[in-house]
Parts: sequence; structure tokens; C-alpha cells
Amino acid sequence: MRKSDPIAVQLADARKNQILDAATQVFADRGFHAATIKDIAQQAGVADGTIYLYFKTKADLFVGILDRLNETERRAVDLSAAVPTEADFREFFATYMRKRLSLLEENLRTFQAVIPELLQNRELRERYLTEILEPSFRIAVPLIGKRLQPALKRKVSVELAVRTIPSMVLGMLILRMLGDPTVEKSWAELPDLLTTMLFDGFWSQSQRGKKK
Amino acid sequence: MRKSDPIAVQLADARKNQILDAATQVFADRGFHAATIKDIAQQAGVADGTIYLYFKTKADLFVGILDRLNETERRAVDLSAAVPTEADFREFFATYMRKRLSLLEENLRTFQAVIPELLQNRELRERYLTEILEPSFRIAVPLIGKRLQPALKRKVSVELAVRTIPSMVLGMLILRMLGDPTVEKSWAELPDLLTTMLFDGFWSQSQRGKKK
Amino acid sequence: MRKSDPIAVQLADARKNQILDAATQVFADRGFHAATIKDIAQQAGVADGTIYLYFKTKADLFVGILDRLNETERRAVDLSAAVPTEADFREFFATYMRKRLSLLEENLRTFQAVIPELLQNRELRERYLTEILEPSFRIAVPLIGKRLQPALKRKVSVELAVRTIPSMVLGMLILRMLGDPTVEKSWAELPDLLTTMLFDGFWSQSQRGKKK
Amino acid sequence: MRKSDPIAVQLADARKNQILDAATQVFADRGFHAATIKDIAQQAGVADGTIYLYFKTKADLFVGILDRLNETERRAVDLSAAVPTEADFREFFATYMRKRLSLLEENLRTFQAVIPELLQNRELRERYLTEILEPSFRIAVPLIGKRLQPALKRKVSVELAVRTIPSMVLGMLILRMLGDPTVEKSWAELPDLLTTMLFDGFWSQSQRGKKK
DNA sequence: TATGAATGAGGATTCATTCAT
DNA sequence: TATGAATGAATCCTCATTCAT
Repeated sequence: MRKSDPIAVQLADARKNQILDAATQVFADRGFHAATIKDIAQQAGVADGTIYLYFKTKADLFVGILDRLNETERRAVDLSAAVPTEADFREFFATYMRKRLSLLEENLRTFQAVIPELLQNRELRERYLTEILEPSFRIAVPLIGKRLQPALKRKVSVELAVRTIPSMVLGMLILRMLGDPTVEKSWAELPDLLTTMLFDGFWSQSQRGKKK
Repeated sequence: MRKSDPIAVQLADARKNQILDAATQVFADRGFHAATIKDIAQQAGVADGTIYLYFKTKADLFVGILDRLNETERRAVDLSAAVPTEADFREFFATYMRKRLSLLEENLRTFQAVIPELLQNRELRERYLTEILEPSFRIAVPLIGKRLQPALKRKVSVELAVRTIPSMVLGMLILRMLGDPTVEKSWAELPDLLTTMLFDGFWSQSQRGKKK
Repeated sequence: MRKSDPIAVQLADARKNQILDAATQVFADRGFHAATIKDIAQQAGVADGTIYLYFKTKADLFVGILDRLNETERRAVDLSAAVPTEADFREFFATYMRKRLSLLEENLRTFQAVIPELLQNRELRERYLTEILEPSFRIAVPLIGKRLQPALKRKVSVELAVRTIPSMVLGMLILRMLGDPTVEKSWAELPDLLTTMLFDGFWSQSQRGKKK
Repeated sequence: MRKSDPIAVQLADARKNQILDAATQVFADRGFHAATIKDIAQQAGVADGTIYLYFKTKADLFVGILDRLNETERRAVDLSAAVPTEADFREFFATYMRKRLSLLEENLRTFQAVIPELLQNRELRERYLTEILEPSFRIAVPLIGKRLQPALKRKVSVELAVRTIPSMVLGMLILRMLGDPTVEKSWAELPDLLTTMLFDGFWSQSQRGKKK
């Protein structure tokens, strides 16, 4: 088969995805290391050897999952790349949160497969940091910096303040991955919760007034 | 040696801790599964077989780390069990955050060793959920519920709102575990950041007014 | 302590026997290879290291058991070394059987510890063959040869015929070691059974008459 | 390959037998515990891991040998199930002995592999006793009981008398396993020897007359 | 392409033996 | 002498990867 044969390419892509789906499933359930190629082959309904026709090593399977996730991300970002409307920033933020959180939810299994390994593998960690996190912080810092409330601005670096938002999302994701039923059940309410909290504060007035 | 010999017991405890320290280090670096007993033994400066004098299996090493963490937690909680002063709740909250975050920092390697495995192992996940998370939420819900700002209260369940705080902390912890240098450098500023943000809001006034 | 100190020697001998007793017990229960020095030390009520003060290796423990058995044997043989009285050979034989079988019974655990290893270890097998079996056959052949019934003599070599007797005893011992309750219960009747059978035949007359 | 594929099944069976042959050989030479998987794999001409495609554990290899032996036994029994002819019982007995002893000889290595372990393992011992020995005794007792010579019948239980025959065979087997060259060389003469001995007695007339 | 039997390197665990106390 | 903690070689078993079909 020539690589240019479009039908063959599509077939190969389909098979690749079938295998990545299986790998995602199994990695999410057992973790990268505990998962065996046999497990994945069974889940995918193919023979062990077949996997090696599409991925050179087990580690490549993991990279394949990461790549697919990045692809998803890229497509999603394209949509949300609408300019942060000055006029109604609150609405913009809420919309962004909705999109992001539903994207997370759709790819929950993938994150479950990917995050633990990310935390355990120095190389992956570094790649993720420089290739994903830092670029997105570079975009966010100016966007957020100028809208930060003064008291905060005085106290902490914008760099740190920016981290608050992804860290809240990440935190909720982790709680959900840990199996917290409340977070799972109320996932759809999170965008509103986070928006309100960030724009209007968390604690009741009386509590706030106490400050110095 | 009789079990009751106090010197022998102390020696055994010291050796056990020496091995747990090594295991924490190695698990944090490579993850539970990728870590080998040889790695751990080398790190601890003992022979492979010695580890098995103190822990029945590799999995027991992990449980040993969890147990030690719980113990640390227990001691810490005792200190912070001070009543949530009505008078200055903001200060109480800030203090609590300072304590909690510095506890996390002190045990960073331990969390790095423990969390990925927690995310990958269904049994551990469930144990953590029912034994640690749920009880602490049960304590937090009434404490926090009555102080929640009205707009939030209307919109989301207290149960969900409560999750915001640990999820922010957890999120920052994860960012730090991923190696984000900003979070690492500014860890000490987090309590203040989080307090201000929750009590005074995150976005500047102009942005808030825009609501609805 | 000087080797010549008689009290010290006696103490050492007692300790040695205590350890050999334990080893016999454990080897009989689990077999030589499955038995651990820890098992034996526990059974003997001493520390692991102590065993090595009396026996250089685990294999030496086994040899120690064999030696003690040979010693027992030697003492027993001395007693039964009475000349095979021509006059009442039947009684002589019955007596010999009684002695031999009760000797076996007294040392049942020892045999249980020793025989399986004897069957599995080429070197031990050869030593046993040349040092124990062949010498005793050399004694038995002339004794038995001249008393063998003519039909047998014509048919088979005396060498082979001689083997019948130890093989019957050995067979019963094995059945007993296998746990056959009948053999265990009726062990005391065996000398009479074997004597009658060898002197008077096993099958009833009518069956015998059928011959050719 | 589907399990129903007859060619694949045959291949798998052949491989299984090849491995069992090797295991029999090695267990017979060194005993179950001293034998290593490497030894067996080498003897079989396969890699270590291959063995585990056909047997779950080393212990399963042993059970596989036992099963094959039972199968051999079953096939042999079918043949010899001819009714014990009243007319010429002596001939029947001699034939039976010939068959049994040649069966033992053919499977000598297997017995050498199996018996020591049988003697060392309580569970196997008990299984062998209740599943093999006791059933065959239940068959033999009535058959032999009515043909036992009167003097014996008076003296000992039929149950015990019956044990004489297998114990003789077993004894000879053990002597052969110990490497006795006479028993090995003259194995073919044993059926005749045992038949004559049981039907005509062992000792010469003059010796027998001496009784009481 | 697809298969799955075969491979063998690698890792957890055991245990005979040593040695400092 | 006696102890038992420490050692590390040896072994069972797993599983990523290869390759003949």
C-alpha cells in the first residue's frame, strides 16, 4: 500500500484511533505501568502484535494519546479564540469556563490516563510545562493582569495570580478523578460557581468587612 | 530481641523511617510502578533483602508512606483544631491556609509519591475518598455554609462550594508538582492570595460591576 | 572452652541433638528444600545463627540426621547380631522382623525426613547404595541363599530374591509415610504377617494347586 | 487462533508434552524444589517464558505430570480389566504383575519425579491416598480376601494382607529408584519371582516345617 | 496487514549465610 | 556461645517486543 492511497490512510487512522481508545481506557483504569499490551489489545479487539504495526513502543501509545489530546485542544482553542470582549468580560469568562470544563469532561478518561503519568515522569513533566503550560500563561498574563483587583495586584505577582484559575479547574478535575460524587454530579454548575466566586467573592459581606 | 526491648524497637523504627524516606524519594521521582526495590534499597543505603525485614511487599511500602502521612496529618490537625473564631473569620481562614499550605510543602515529596498512585488505583481512591475527603467535607460544610455569600448560596449547593477551597489548594499543589517555578517560588504568598481572592474577589471593580 | 572439657562437650552434644531433632521434624513435615533455617531455629528454640555454630551448612544438618540414624542402626544391629540359629530359623526371622520394624517405627520421622531427599539426590543415593545397602546385601545373600525354596532358586538369582525382604519392609514404610491408616494401625502385626507369608505362602491351597 | 482450531490444539498439546517431558526429567534428577525453571526450559529447548504459556506456575507443571500419569494409568487399567479368571488365578496374577511392573518401568522417570514430592507434601499425600490408593484397595480386598490362605486369614486383617502386594512392588520400585543395579537388571524377572513367592512360599520346605 | 507463540531481560521476593554486638 | 539484623545471590514469574506464518 502506498502512503498516498487515501482509503488505506483512512483505514490506518481508524485502526490507530481504535487502539488509542483502548489504550486510553486501560491506562485510565490501571495506570500506564500496570497496563499491559495484552490488556490493550484485548480491549481493542486486536492481536498484541497488531499494536506494534501502528505504534513503535508502549511509550509511543502514551504519546499518541497526548497528541490526540493536543489536537482536540487545538480545535477547541480555535473556537474560543474570540477576542476577550472588553465590554462584558464577565460573560466572556463564564463562557470560556463553560467551554473549558465541558472539554475536560468530554476527555475525562484521557486525563485520567495522562495526568498520573505526567506527574511521575520528569521528562513528560518538563515537556508539558514548557510546551503547554508556559505558553498559555504567557497569553493569559497580560489578559488577566490588567483586570486584577488592586488589592491582589499589590500583594502578589500577576504571574502567581494567573495560576489561580487553572489551578481551581485542575483541582476540581482531580477531585472528580478521585471519584468525588458531588463534583461529578454538579460539574455543569462549576462555571457559574467559579465565575461568581471570582467576580463577587466567596464569603458573605459580614465576613469580608472584618478585614483590618 | 524481644519486641518489648525499647532500644531495639527504636532502632527498628529508625530503620523503617530510613527505608520509607528512600521509598518516598524514589516513588516521587519515578512513580510506584517504575520504582524498583533495588532503587529504593540503594537510596536507603541498605541491601534489597533488608527492606523485606521491615515491609512484607512493595505495596506495603506504599501503605507505610500513607500511614506516616496520616500520622503527620493527625498531629497537625490537633494543633489547628482551634475553634473557628467568629470574631475574625478572615484571620482564622488565613491562618488555616498558612498552616495547611506549609504542611503540604513540608511533605511535598510524599504527596508526589502518593497522589499519582491514588489516581490510578481504584481501591486506594475509594479508601481516600471515604476515609479522608468525605469526613473532612462533613466538618467543613456547616462551617462554611453559613458564611457563604448569598449569590453563591442561591446558585450552587453548599456541598459543591465547599470543594472550591481544597480544589484550589490541590490545584496549586499539582502545578507545583508539575514543576511550575512560579508556584514553587511564591508558595509562601499563596495563603494571602487565596484569602484576598475569596474575601475580596479576584477581578477589579470595573469588571465586577458588569454583572447581569 | 577446650574440646576436652567433658561438660562442655556434653552441652554441645545436647544442643546438637536439640537442633537435629528440630531439623528432623521440619524436614519430615516440609521436605529438605522447603524447610528454612528459620523454621528449624524456631522449632529448636534457638536463633538462626546458633545453628551455624554446630553445623556448617544446611546440608550438614541433613548429614547430621543421617549420621545419627546410622548410629542408631549400629547399636540396634549389635543386639540382633545373634547368629542365625539353624534350629529355628523361622523364629529367628520373625524376631529379626520385629526388631527391624519397631526400629523403623521409632524413627519414622527421621525416615520421613531422609528418604525423599535420598531419592532426589544422586550423590546421597550412591552413598546410601554403596555404604548401606550393598554391604547388608553381601551379608544377607549367603544367609538367605541356602534357605531359599528350590523353585525360586531355579528361577531367579539369589541376588534378586534377597531384595524381596527389604523391599517389602520398605514398601510398607512408604505406605505408612503416605498416611495409610491401616498400615499405621496394624504395624505391630506386620512381622507375623510377613513371616507367615514367606514361610507358608500367601494364597490358599486351592489356588496354589493350580500351578502347571 | 481459536481454541477450536484442531491443528493449533495439537500443536499446543505437543508443546505441552515436550515441556512435561523435560520437567519429568529434571524433577526426577534433582527433585521438584531443586529444579529450576531455567533447567526445565533448557531441557525442553524453549525459553523460560514459554513454559508459562502452558503452565501457570511451577507447581502446575507438577500437577501436569500427575495428570498425565493418571491418564496413562487409566488407559492401562482398561486393558487389564479382564475378569480375574477363577480357573487359573495364578496365571491371572502373574499376568497382572507383568503388566503392572512393565507399566512402572515405562514410567520410571515419572515416578522418580513424583514420589519424593508425594512423600513431602501433605496435601498431595492426602489426595493420593483418597483418590488412588483407597479406591484400588476397595477393589482388591474382596478379590484377594477369599483367596487368602487360612493361616494368614486367622492372623491378620484382610485389609492389611492386601497391602503386602503393592508394598512389595513399591519397595522394588524404590530400590530401583535408589539405583540398585540388581533390581534394574532383573526387573523382568520380578513378576515370576513375586508370583512364585506368594503361591509357593519363599523359604525351603525344611525351614517351613520348623514352625511351632 | 494481522496474528499470537516465542523470547528473554528485568524485577519482586526468599533464604542460606555472615558478623557485629 | 548466642543472637538476629543484614546481606545479596538465586529464582519464579511477567510482559514488552519480535517474527514466522
